[in-house]
Amino acid sequence: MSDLFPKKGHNHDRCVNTALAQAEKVCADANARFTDMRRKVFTLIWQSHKAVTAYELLDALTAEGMRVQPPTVYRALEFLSDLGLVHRIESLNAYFGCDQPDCDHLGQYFICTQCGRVAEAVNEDMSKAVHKAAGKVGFTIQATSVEIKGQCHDCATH
Amino acid sequence: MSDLFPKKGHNHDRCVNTALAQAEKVCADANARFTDMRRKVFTLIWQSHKAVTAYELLDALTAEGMRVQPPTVYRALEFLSDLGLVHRIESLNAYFGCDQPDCDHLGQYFICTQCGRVAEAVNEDMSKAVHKAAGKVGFTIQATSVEIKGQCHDCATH
DNA sequence: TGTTGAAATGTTATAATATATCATTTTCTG
DNA sequence: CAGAAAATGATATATTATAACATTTCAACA
Repeated sequence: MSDLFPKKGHNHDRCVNTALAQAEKVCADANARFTDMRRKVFTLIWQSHKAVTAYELLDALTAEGMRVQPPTVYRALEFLSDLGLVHRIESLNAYFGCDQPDCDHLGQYFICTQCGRVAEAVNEDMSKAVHKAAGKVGFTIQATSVEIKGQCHDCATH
Repeated sequence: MSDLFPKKGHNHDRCVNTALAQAEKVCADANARFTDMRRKVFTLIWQSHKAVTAYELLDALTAEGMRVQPPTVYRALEFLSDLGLVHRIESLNAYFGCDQPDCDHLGQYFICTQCGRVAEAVNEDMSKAVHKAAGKVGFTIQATSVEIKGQCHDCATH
């Protein structure tokens, strides 16, 4: 069985550093400014592989002594979402960090309801099936969201 | 091209009556009470093929002179959702009536961003692809939501 | 290098969505 | 009919999100 969710005890600093490096590059390529606030929010999101809500981020920022209001957080989230650096999980009203921001294939999000972690996977077969179904009924796709809730392998076996 | 969204000018009373008959049956089979309030909310949802929010329903009930509070609407929605009579569109915080409540295959929702209508379709290929991907990574699926936004054929061609 | 205009953030207020809790009413069952 | 269970009413509040305007930052360029 292939891995999808990171192993317990993995080197998470590496995840964060990779994500930051990718984000730098994506922003540079897009001529977009990766400001302190945006970097801060991005880093907070990457503190775990779980999806976090805007108000959890707000609380985290406040806990660090920053006087931040909701719009600030939502703006950072919008910026990061627009560049594909984070994704919103509609069914959770929460956000998590994308580990393959360059990839624009139709993805799916696996959400573990037990540990809260989210993993993203590209699924060509699913993508094809969705586009085929859309084609059949003359539907022009603008955006697709596939959210799969259940138990990750770690949680199911421990 | 097959139809998915109902034609303009279709006999909508027929949609409503069919849906009501199906709902009666589903409730009876589940030994669940299709009370006046639940029927009212269900009927309101079926006033169109669009997804409607809880507060739009609340406003509609109020407009008819009923003194209804949010919990009443949310309770009716929960009841109807649990029985599969309506579905929640996570990305819209809105609900629409299911026209095939008996079917428990993994479905997908096409959401027209122009006319607001929602159509549900069963997609075996997509379902297989999702389950296959889950199996590969040892993920146990509890629930799946596939929301596809774009333009329906009517809106794209008129 | 100082000016300026656009972008980003700060600030205040409020809108929109959702649920917890307890009281009352209705319905079912014995 | 009594009592229990289910449904709804009512009140309050939690959670999520955005509108609108003020201020600050920063990069481009005269």
